[in-house]
Amino acid sequence: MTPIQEFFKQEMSRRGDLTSKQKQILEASLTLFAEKGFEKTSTADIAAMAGVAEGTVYRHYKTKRELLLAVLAPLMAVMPNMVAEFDENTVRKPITTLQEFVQNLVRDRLEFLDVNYKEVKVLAGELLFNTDLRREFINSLLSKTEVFSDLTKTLDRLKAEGKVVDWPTDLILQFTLSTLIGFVGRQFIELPSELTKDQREKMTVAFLVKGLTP
Amino acid sequence: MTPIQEFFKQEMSRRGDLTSKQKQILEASLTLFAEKGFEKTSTADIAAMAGVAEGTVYRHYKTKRELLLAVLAPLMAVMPNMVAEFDENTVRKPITTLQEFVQNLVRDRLEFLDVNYKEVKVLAGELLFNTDLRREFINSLLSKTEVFSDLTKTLDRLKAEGKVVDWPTDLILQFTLSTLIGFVGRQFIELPSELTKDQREKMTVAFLVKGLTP
Amino acid sequence: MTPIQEFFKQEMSRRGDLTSKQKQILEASLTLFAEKGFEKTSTADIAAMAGVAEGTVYRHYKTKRELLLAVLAPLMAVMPNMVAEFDENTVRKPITTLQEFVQNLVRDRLEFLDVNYKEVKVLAGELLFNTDLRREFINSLLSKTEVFSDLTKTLDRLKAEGKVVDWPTDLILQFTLSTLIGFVGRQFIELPSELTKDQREKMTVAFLVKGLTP
Amino acid sequence: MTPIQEFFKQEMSRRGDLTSKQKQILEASLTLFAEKGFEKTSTADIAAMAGVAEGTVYRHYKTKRELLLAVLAPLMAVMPNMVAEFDENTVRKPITTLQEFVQNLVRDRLEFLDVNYKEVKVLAGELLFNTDLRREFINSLLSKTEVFSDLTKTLDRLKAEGKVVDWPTDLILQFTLSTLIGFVGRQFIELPSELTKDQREKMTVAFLVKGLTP
DNA sequence: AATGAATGAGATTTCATTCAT
DNA sequence: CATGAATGAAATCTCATTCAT
Repeated sequence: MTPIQEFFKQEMSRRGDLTSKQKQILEASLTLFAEKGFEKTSTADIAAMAGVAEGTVYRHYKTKRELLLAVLAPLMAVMPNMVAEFDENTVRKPITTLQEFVQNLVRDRLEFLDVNYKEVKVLAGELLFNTDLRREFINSLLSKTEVFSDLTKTLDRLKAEGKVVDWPTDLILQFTLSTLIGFVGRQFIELPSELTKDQREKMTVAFLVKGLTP
Repeated sequence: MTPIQEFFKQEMSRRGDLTSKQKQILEASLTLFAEKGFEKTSTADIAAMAGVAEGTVYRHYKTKRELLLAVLAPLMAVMPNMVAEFDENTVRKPITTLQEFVQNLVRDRLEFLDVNYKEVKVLAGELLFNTDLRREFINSLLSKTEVFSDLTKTLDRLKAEGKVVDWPTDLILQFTLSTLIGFVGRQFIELPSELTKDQREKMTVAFLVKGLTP
Repeated sequence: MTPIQEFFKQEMSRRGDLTSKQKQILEASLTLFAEKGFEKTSTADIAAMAGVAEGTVYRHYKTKRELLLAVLAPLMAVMPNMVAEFDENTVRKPITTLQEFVQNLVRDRLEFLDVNYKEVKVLAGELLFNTDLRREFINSLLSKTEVFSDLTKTLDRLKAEGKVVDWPTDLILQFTLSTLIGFVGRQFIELPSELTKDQREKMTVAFLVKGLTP
Repeated sequence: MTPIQEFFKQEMSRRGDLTSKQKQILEASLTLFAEKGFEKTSTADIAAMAGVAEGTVYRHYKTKRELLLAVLAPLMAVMPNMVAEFDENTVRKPITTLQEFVQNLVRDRLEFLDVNYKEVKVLAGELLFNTDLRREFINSLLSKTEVFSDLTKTLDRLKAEGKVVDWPTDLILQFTLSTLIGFVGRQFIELPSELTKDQREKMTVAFLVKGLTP
């Protein structure tokens, strides 16, 4: 399992105390929110899919919005790490080339986005129009990406060695993330392609490596 | 005005026959949909902001959803062009370098996204969960990007001249669009930056040019 | 019409702008609140009795509680006058004896309580447990009973002439009001009596006159 | 302890068999019913304040209404006595003057109303809208006030001696009770006063004595 | 065409009561 | 006995849509 997946698993396991009904409710909520969007999902829908009475939903979550937050909580906790963390320890040898850096990053994050597809979709829909949540999200993101994050350190080292273009770290991350999101987004809208996913992944790495080489 | 802007203006001007009330209604709808999302906007909100009775809204648009489509129509008509069209005629001399190509593309598209920010936001929110609209959008997009579009032709020429990496056109467009969307998205979430917008735009062009050079 | 009734009528007529549906809704609410109490009355009950859709109720009153306040508003506005006002002008000749004073007061107020029985009952039930409303009520009451009210002046004159016991005005009013409320309350609980209402009214006046004579 | 207090204590002590949990439940119910009213108090509130599971409440009382009745039972049993009983034995010498009569009555009943303030408030709220309970209450009241009650006998004696006005007993009691209730009600609504409670009590006695003297 | 009051279907939420543990 | 999760019926409230004026 990749590092980010690992983080997420831990975050989810903090829910170890959830009863089985609660898990069913969260599961159904996630699925329906991802499918139809939060607003168009009724609590009746959720209760039905969870195999639970509607009152039971409200016993566990005071409001529908609270249920949404419960669904998003683990993701909200982990997403900033997606941008900031880059644990070199999980790689056998230290990162010495941009190629290695990008390759590890892409593989790790892509798998995460792929596996947690539903959560990400729900979060995206929410961030689009919910100003408060967006602000909160950005703040936690900023606090994580600060100077001393692993990723910043690795990038700074590579910059110092002339192996990465000397642009601000946040811009480099912006380019990287955009490209990753584009990759996943493309799958989402189910555009056909003459290439396999693996081939596209390789080209994506190549694109990023070239684009970020000085 | 950039070519895409030009298209959009024409598209909008087809509304020339709209009464002023209709324009007010569309304007209010757009603003509110962009602000709170389609589902959370009530027709009462719209009528109030448009300074019109609720019944009047329904006189012009049979349902709320129809109003949404009316708001999105010009964008839906134009967006595929954003991906496919690349009018070399608007440039003094024909495109001979990747640098020129990317620079024109970026300038044109960025300004469009910037100016039509609200429409794009509403469309994004809608595409996220509305499968039908998404399918329709993708289809019109595919039909436009096909072999004979201006952009495809230009890219093919550059590829043939060894000035662009030999990847499928759709992948090149994916990388380009992702990067542009990342640029605009960054403004949307209002992340602070030590660079000016102009500087970021230059680096974005540089990133794309390097990334797409063979 | 007695003075207090007159006030109330005026207060109600400020509602002249109410549509007929609104009046039906208020009427039904008042009746049901008085019959079963506010909490036990459902908005479905109200809509049914008013011959109106449930949504219509909410079109006019944002919440059920707001409807209650609308029902109580004219009474809340008028009640303090019940305690404070004593318009000698409505009596042919000026009040010169305690007997006259009490008699006028009793007749006036009893009729009001009798006619506006439902409103008073609803208000009583609300004041019992609604601390906020109670405080508001008391404040408006205090502000009205202050030194310069007609009633205070009349009482002070009678005190100065040795025609009324020299107790604080508020205590005299307390005794009077209690006795009146007891009179009405007795009717409310439908206790049988060997006397006619007229006889009881006379004795009530006699009791007050004696009790308040120095 | 005054006679009425004594009665009440005995009535309460019939609950001697109650487990401590039951007592907690009754206690919490009483407090909450008095504070927010019966309808606005949820069984969850009660369970929480009693420090007991919600199921436990229902183990002891089949329905919420039964719980209300349990709370009111001792008061319902005693209230008629408040109106009817007047135990001369608790006074050293027999009552010979109206002054003595009223003074004893006032002191006794006022303290009771004061101490059992919560119960009375809950009962009042209930009698206001619950027709059945009201009827039951009145019936038990009538059956007690009948010809041979202590109070009736004492009053008849005083009337015969020309020491009390010759009005029907029930009217005399009405005036007395109203005045007492007004006294307590005034404390309830927390009207400020320039007099001490003792002074007001004295004036209340004086008012009643004068009002009831032939 | 325009209005805005009225509608009713459906959404969210509450809560007395039951029941398996 | 005690618990507290689960229930479901009913309450409050929202809102897209209709319609008489």
